[in-house]
Amino acid sequence: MARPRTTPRTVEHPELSEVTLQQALEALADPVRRMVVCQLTQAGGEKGCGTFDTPVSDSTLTHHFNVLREAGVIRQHYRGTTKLNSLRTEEMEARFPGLLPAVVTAADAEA
Amino acid sequence: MARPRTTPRTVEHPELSEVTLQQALEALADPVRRMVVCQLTQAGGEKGCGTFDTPVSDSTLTHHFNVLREAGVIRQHYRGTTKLNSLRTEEMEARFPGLLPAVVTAADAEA
DNA sequence: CTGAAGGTTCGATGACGGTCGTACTATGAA
DNA sequence: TTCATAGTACGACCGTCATCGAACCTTCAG
Repeated sequence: MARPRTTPRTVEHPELSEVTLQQALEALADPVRRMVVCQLTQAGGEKGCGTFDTPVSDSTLTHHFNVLREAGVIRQHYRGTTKLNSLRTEEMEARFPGLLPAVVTAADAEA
Repeated sequence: MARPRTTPRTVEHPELSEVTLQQALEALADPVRRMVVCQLTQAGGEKGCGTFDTPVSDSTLTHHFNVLREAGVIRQHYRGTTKLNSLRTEEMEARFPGLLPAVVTAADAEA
């Protein structure tokens, strides 16, 4: 009944129609962010921020998640203290047909 | 008969197998370079360096052509004083399937 | 030979972005 | 209430890159 002491944590997501190709390509042009995308693809669903294998610090990783979210690549929401991430696969496909699959395929092939 | 006073101008091109996804994405992530790629797609063949419509200076444009060439996106060769550019479409498709078409399609759709 | 057109090279500059550590907030468990 | 966990915000640092102008090189036409 009681309102929480503070507002629940929410996350802003852009409409894919508002996202530019420039944003999408810049987002995907960073190796750490591609790691995130690939691991998310492999997971096949949601994945907590802390469960990614990357070579950077937590605060840097937060930055990368923000970039990916603002580029429309991922969706984020809280569950308790955990922040869950998932790919906006269908929306990305509608906005930039073939782009995400091409990048993920090439990235996987390289690794 | 006489040998030219100086060696003819040649241009070095990487094998696509030596090009990384990182290079390709960085090359395509710049708006001026995407203009070049799109205008080259529209031309459907070769196009002289001076015939591109971009907002930057000649020397900057030279830089962008170098980046695109080293990323395996374009091929360049001289004819007289003119340098001709063409897309390495098939090779790019073999190395990064779907990537170039996806970017060009999205770029054209945005414009 | 001379001039002009087409590109390149070089150095400087300025902006942007990835990185980190530290301090902080929010949530849930004890 | 207290503590631990998960992640964020902020500021600083630093390297990289897009950009330019000026000087230069190469080729072809007179």
